[in-house]
Formats: sequence, C-alpha cells, structure tokens
Amino acid sequence: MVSDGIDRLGFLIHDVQRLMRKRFEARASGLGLSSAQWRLLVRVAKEAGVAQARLAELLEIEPISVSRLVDRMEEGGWIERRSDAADRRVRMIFPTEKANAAYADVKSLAGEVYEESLAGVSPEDRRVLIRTLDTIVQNLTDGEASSLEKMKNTEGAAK
Amino acid sequence: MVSDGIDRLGFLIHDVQRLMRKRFEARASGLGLSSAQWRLLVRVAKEAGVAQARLAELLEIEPISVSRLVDRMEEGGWIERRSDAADRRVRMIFPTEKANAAYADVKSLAGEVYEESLAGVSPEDRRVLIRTLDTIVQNLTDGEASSLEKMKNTEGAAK
DNA sequence: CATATATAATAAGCGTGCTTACTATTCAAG
DNA sequence: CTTGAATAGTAAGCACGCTTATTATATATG
Repeated sequence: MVSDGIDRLGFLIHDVQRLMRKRFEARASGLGLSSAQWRLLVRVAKEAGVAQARLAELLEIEPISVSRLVDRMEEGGWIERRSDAADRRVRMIFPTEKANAAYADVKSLAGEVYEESLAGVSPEDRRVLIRTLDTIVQNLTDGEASSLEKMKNTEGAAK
Repeated sequence: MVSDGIDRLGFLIHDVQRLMRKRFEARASGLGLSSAQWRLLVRVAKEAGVAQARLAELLEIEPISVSRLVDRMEEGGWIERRSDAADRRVRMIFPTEKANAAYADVKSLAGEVYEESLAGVSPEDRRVLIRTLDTIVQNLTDGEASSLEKMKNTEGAAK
C-alpha cells in the first residue's frame, strides 16, 4: 500500500497539464496563439524552413495534426509554406515577421506561468521535479515509441 | 536565470501527460475504455447516483463535456441515466454491472503504468514529485478558476 | 399568481489530438 | 523504362476539451 499518493499520479499530471495550458492560453490569447501553436512557433523560429514531417517528429505529434495546425497558423499570418525545389513533396515552413516579433513575448509569458506554478517550491524540489519528469519521459518512451526518443536536446540545452 | 531546466517545465508536463495517457489507453483499449471514461467511471463507482453537474465539479471539466462523455458511456453500456424524482432537472448516473466488474481491472492497470513510469525513481524523489505537483495544482487553482475550485463542501451541506 | 433568477442538462460549433485512407512524388530494383 | 515501395502531405471522421446559447425545471420575490 502506497502512502505517497502515487496512485494519484495520473490525476495530478493530468490536472497540472490542463491548468498550465489553461493559464498560458488565457495569457497568450491576446496574441492570438494557442499553446499548440506557440509550441510549433518556437520550433519554426529556431529552424526556419523545417519540413512538416520534421516538425511532427520534433513535436511528437502526427503529421496530420501538424498539417491542420499549420493550416490555421498560415491563415493567421504566423507562418508561410514554401515548396522545396529539391523535393516537391516537401513544404518548408518559415516564420513571418509577426511570428519572430511574438517569439520573445511568448517565451516570457511561459516563464511567468512556470514561476507562478512553482511558487513556494524550493530550488532542490524544482530540480527533483524536472529530473523525475525527465526520467518518466524516458521510461515511457523507451520500448514503445522507438524512433524519436533522443532529439530532446533541441530545446533546453542553451545555457 | 534558471539552469535547472525549469524553462522546459511545460514541455515536460505535456509530454508526460501525453505518454502516460497513451500507454494507459493502449492497455485499457481491451476493455473499451478511454482515460477520460475510466476517470468518470471511478467517480461513479464510488458514488453511485451522482448527478452530472456534481461529476463536472469532481472531474473539473465543464458540464457539457460530462454530458457527451456520459452519452458515449451510456451507449457502451458502462453507465445508466435515471431521473431524480425529487428534482426533475437532474439525471442520476449509475454504474452498470459491467462497469463495476471493470473497476478493479482499471485500477490495477493504472498502477502498472505508474510503476513503469517511475522505474528507477527513489522513494524520496517520488514523494517530492507528488508533493510538488500538488503544490502546482494549488498554485494554479487559486485565484484563477474563480467559480468552481472550492465548492468541494457541497457534499454534506445544506439540503 | 406572476415574474425574475438560478440551476441541470443539452445543442452547436471550434481546436487539437488520434486513426485510417488517399494523392503526389521520390527512389530502388528489375 | 516500368514497377513497386517509401515518404510528404492532406482528407475524413472520431474523442474530448472549450465557449456560448437554449430548454426545462426549481425557487425566490413582488
């Protein structure tokens, strides 16, 4: 019998994800971006001209989900599709000026939400949280989603 | 400036939630239940006859989401709607035999997924994880979700 | 009684994920 | 060259969350 509340882990993760997304969206709605959209925007801002299939890998969602996300972001003027002369199957995705301008805003918004989330949590506990979540991702990625596990260092590496 | 990877918190939470849900659904698909459905099922199993509005509170989702979830679960033979003679606006939700039988299975399935997720994580780190996630939920619930956060005491209250 | 407000549930429509199936294009093998 | 497999992207349709609006019922008040 666990007295740690491990039996609530799924509920907790679910709640935290939902609450964080909700709060972020409340902030970012002024910019006209959803969390899925800004997630994609960050990738495109860092790697202009990336193909949709590559975005699907990076975001770990299905290509069709990228397709429709890109549809709406193109309508919103955030990104631009261009054909690849070398491989005409490919649509290369570029950020617009508007997108590049919003990138910094969106990062500081996210930082605000993270700080609000972690109010009252000690630096040590924060480290344990991040480390443990990393472990969980690894545990659940190994052996199941065999192909895309190690491209994690595209985001948080810069120090 | 954080060097802890706090800037990845949103990504991590998002990934963990998605991976855990995915793995659970892979397991529970044999039972014909999604994670949203088993979440509701747990509540109904524990409190047969609960009203939909109360379920929305407990699950912290909107009444309309409960309504359509219940639609599908009724079709699937998991739950049953009955009218409340005392208040004809109310639909009381009852688990079927099938649901009660599946309840235990679903709990041990969840336990399996939790253990797989936490492989290699020390008991201390597990405690920190749960405690910190609880804190985050509190931090994000206070002050923003103004309408439905603290009405947990509607339980035994004035009738 | 009559009217106004509150509550329970639902309807309509959107965003974002999924699966399955399709077209267009590229590439490898005969 | 032709055939067939693999890849990039899209279409259709479903699940589950949301917001906003509507219907039915209950309750409070003039």
